[in-house]
Amino acid sequence: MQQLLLHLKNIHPLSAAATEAVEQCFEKIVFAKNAYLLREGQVCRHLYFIEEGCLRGFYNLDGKEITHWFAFENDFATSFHSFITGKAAVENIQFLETTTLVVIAKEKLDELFKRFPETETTVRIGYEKYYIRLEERFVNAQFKSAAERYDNLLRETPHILTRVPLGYIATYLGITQETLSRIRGRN
Amino acid sequence: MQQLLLHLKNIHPLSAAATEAVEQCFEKIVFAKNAYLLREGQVCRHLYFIEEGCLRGFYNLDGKEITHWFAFENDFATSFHSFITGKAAVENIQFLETTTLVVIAKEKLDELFKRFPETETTVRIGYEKYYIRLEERFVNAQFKSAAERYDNLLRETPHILTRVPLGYIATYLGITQETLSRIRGRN
DNA sequence: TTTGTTATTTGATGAATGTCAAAAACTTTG
DNA sequence: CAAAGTTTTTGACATTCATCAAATAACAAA
Repeated sequence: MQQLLLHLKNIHPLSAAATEAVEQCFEKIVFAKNAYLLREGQVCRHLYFIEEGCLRGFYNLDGKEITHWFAFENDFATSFHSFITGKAAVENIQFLETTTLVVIAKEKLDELFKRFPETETTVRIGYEKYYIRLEERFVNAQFKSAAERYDNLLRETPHILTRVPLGYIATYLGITQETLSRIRGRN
Repeated sequence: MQQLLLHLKNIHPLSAAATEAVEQCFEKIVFAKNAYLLREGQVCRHLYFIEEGCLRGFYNLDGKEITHWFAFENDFATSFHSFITGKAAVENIQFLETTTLVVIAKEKLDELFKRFPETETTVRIGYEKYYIRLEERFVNAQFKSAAERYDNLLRETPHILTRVPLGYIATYLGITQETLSRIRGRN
């Protein structure tokens, strides 16, 4: 829990009262490698913060699993569309390693926002960071070649490469495993 | 100004006091078609709300202009990365029609957040909507064919097609003008 | 170590899309 | 309306990347 609090305070100051409230709203959970945090069709009612481990979000596109995000230590994770709209998720969330997270239910989060506006500030700033990240990924996806996207991954988020099987990384980059292999060998 | 207030209240309730403060912080401006709201290299210190008209964000990639977003009536617009980080923008923002906007400076916005937490709630919820939109565009960009992306545009945002030259739409979809032309003719 | 299983690489081929050049259609202006 | 400019379409060809099939490599279990 200290890890979450530290992370939040890094984003925006948190009063003692708010800190305590946050602590009471989050709960610690541990999952095994390959377990599912969420399956498509379910509604995601929780927001997760990763203390240790990693996971991926993926969906099925004509029989193939398309991984579209990874999350690691000190990242937040959820099926965002489902979490916000309350609709069924189209994606699955699966653990790639044994993973420790802390979790808060949506209602608790909304309650926190009401009681402590500073927590909403923290989340607002958090959103800004995540939005900017997504913008970068979007521009990459739409306007860069497969090799450029790989080089970018290598430069910006090399930890992904060391902890995730190549097959997942390929779809994350929007290419096939074969193409990724060729790019890596540059042949 | 009524248009902005209505839009905000549609997102989240706004007290009379906050409404008045918002009204005092925003200012109305009008720009001519083809004028620039922002040029790359400048810092974008304002957030804009479009009352009437439309604009595009684009950047230069080896000599070509790549349009990566459009904004229309009741959309917010800014160079988000620059606005949030205070760094120089990599993009240009240009008007596609004579356009009426209302504008707020970043410091004023932050001040509003402090004085009226409800305004921050509004923005937080707004961010959620924009994030979800971007997620959809991202998945489209990375995992759908050119024709599918065009069909999607036709289905989801047909107004873009009626108000924007095809050349801009092509790069927005991440394809060349020629390919877009062929898709439209389906040959 | 052997065997089965999964992950990765390699090769041959084809489809989708880009590039460059030119033609045609449409717009604007005098 | 005609000329000039701009936007859109068409054609020929090149490139990137996907697909399918097979080979190899890495890993795990008996």
